[in-house]
Amino acid sequence: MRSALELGLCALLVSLDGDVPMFAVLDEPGSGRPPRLPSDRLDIDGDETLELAVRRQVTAHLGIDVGYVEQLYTFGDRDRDPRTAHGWPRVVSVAYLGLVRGTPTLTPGARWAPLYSHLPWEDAREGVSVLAMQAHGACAGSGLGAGPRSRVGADGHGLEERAAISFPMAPGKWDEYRVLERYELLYELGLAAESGGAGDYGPPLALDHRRILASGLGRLRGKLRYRPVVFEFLEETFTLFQLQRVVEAIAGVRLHKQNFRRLVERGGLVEATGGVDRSTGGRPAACFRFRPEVRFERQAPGISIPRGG
Amino acid sequence: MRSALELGLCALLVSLDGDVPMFAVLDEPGSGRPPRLPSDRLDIDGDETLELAVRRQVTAHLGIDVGYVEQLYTFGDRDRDPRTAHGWPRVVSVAYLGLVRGTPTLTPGARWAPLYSHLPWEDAREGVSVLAMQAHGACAGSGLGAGPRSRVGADGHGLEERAAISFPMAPGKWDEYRVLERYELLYELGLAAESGGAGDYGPPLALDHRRILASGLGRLRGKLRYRPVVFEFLEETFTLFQLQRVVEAIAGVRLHKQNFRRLVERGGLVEATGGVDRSTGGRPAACFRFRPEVRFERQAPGISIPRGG
DNA sequence: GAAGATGATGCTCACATCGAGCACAAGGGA
DNA sequence: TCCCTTGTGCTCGATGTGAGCATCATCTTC
Repeated sequence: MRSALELGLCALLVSLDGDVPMFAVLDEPGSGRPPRLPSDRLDIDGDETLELAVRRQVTAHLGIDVGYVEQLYTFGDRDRDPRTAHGWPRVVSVAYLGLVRGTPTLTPGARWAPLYSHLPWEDAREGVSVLAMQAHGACAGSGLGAGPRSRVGADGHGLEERAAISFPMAPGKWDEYRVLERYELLYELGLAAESGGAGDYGPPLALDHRRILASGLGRLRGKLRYRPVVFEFLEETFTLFQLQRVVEAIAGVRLHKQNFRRLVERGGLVEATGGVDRSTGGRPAACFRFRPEVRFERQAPGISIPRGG
Repeated sequence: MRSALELGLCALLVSLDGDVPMFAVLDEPGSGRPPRLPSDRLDIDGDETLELAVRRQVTAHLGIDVGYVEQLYTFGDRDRDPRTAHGWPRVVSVAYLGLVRGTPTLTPGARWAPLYSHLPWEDAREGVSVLAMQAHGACAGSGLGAGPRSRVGADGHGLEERAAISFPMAPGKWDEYRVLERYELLYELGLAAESGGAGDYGPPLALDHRRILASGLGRLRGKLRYRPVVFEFLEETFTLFQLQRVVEAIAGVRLHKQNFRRLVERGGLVEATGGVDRSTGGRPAACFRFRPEVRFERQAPGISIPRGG
């Protein structure tokens, strides 16, 4: 019997509800299965490009159009779908990241889920989470350290050493970009629900979709630095503090208000509209809009992240 | 008739011959076709993961083993292989980047080709090349500027504006990371041989393989910053100037010797072996070796690139 | 053996960037 | 009015970066 191959496309759509990052999932009520990312097969004849295929599928599955889209990663492990071992075709999936403004209503069966509920250790806005501390400890205490019994990761590091980088104990050492590394470490340690973990490291998603979620969050955080992606989440005009809240939500880190302000203004990313927003509580805030021209003036028109609250 | 799908894997193997970056190509002598990157189908039953599939293929096609491997991008446009329009299966290719130390002998039919011969404008070690200047000029003079007739890229920019970022005229503004952007700009302008160009912008490769080459070079340059990938190209021990030559070769830019030295030593990336190399001509150079432990000490154990010669 | 060439190495200086904090401005509510 | 809240401007020191001068240790040449 000749095995079959299928090319899947998988969409991670991220949006923002206030300062809560969300992503679109599909439920299968009553099945007891975890939620999954919207995904479907490539239409070999119809879909001109992979990106267009994703856009088509998003419209079909969720009933919305998506603006910014970029390719994330292609997942093709033979055992990524357990059914493949039982005669199902092997599914290679190309994952895409898309950004959506606001949280528009989705087709029934689909909903926006809070992103950090599935990656709870990634939200370090109120300080590096207890979970992250536990993860560090679980590593060191797992007896899987640098000794001869230790399992060794792709880089040839012991788990304990990898934990020291991924889940640093020293305050201020938290690296918000190592999202995928952290998830994979938890997975290998058997702490993630997908790998048999009973600990409270967040509810699982179907198949390897939580890995895709981690990839996407890492990519998005990295992208902040050198592309003006934040504005995909914001309205036409906004206050600098709203902008800051969005960056903080994505980066999962608190920022220093005055420095953030300095950075954004110096970079020429935004220009004042002249209007003010009185709904802030204290002194009215000046309104700004994004300046598309920055892209021709600066090499990295993103928001490099000034640490500290 | 139901159309068929094929999953291809494509390997971009980069190595270094002295200070000349090379990559592995396969020739089809007598066919008149341009050289191509080693690529092959996924073995649906045999290949456990995509990465292992690439390793298997590299061994089969080139007769060598490869150390560092990472996924680059997945190419799936319907028209990427012109044969698809004539009944051939649609081929979606996952491209991988691999790094090889030295230039080991390859299987007959394969050879190492100088990377910059196919992307000549990317080697700015002797100053930003005349080609890059021409490219800038070709854009501005193409009548495809910001006017109503202008074609518009993915970001919504006119070609002229994109040229200003990709091929900057101001000295010191050259951004060595925008490799892919530059190639795509030349492609869209019809200057690349693949898009009908007669200008001397380097010989083409098969299909979209030059795009893959550009992706890979861009990724490699980016990776230098935050991962110690340079050492994949170096012997066990080396002098700091040899290290610098390797970084320069990849980045395509000349560096300031003393600052490079300061950076590498301060970063703790290397440690002195105590030995010296007398073959340099002048004062003997101290020999160094890579310190694998940096990965646990520094967040970004790479070589950020200090400009200027 | 001395002079000069060549490349390695150490150091300084000006300047930009960044983290952190003080102080004040401009509004609202008690 | 006082006080609380948020926005905004500015300063200061620590650190990083681009650029250049000076010296050192070897080889080559005269």
